[in-house]
Amino acid sequence: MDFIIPVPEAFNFSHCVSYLRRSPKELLHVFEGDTLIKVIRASGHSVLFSVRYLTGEGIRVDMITPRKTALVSAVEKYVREWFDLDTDLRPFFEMASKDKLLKPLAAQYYGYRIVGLPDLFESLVWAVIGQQINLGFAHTLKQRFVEHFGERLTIRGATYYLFPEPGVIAQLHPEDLLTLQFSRQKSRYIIGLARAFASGEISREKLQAMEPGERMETLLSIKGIGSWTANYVLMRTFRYPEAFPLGDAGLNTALRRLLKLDRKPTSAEVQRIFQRYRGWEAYATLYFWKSL
DNA sequence: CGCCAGGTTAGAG
DNA sequence: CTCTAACATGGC
Repeated sequence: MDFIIPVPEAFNFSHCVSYLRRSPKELLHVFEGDTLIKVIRASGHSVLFSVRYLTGEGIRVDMITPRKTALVSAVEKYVREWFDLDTDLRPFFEMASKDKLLKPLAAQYYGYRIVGLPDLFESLVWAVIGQQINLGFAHTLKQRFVEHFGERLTIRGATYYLFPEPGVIAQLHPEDLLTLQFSRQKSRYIIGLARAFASGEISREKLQAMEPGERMETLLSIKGIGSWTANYVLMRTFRYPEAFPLGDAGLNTALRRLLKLDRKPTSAEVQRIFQRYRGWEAYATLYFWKSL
């Protein structure tokens, strides 16, 4: 059972996939050659599917198991969000082609899009894990977290993981995560997040229904979620093109190199540069990250 | 050993 | 409101 999702203008599957290949520690999807395989939860099922790119046609999705027609729309919706298929990036590239800093990046990585994180709990936890540590270590922590607490499926001899459920993490004590080398602070934040999701206090659906201002306020009211994390999540989960993780270490490093500074740029300098990307800050950030 | 890494918080001024 | 120490640990 398979179907094809047409892709929009200014879309490059390979560039998006290279992002998904950036860590060998990633357990939440698997590559078999050029085919990408993943499990998601939909309507109470663990749904295993694969995607690959067919030149001139689009993204081909194969339902592996269960092969139920009723689950097709959930998988299609997931893939659309995952690969950012519903954003018209033509205005961004038009703007980037006239910008000294972005032009070479936009040309080299044309069609690269923000790989989404449709699951809000996963998105928040991943952002918290990534706070203040290098990305390699962040991937190590996530790997341990998923291995220890995520649901595991074995199909035809291969193992696939789901991101841990809030209900499972909500029952942990900080010590359980300290053992995995999470800091006490991260442990508290993550368990707190899990409890808020498990109790229903926070959910993607609730935040989705809010006005942008209230959504931002709600995110910032959560312990462990500051401005950087809130913007990261608005970028990857809620797809705000104007989300802007100001202060991001990677963005600072990228700008430092591109501007040939002998120090990291100040927050004021970054803000001044980004004035010209107004409305597209998330994508400008994405391309600066890509330059690393 | 020192400093930085996809920061946030609580407390002081 | 702004500034700062503390938080923990890997990697260079």
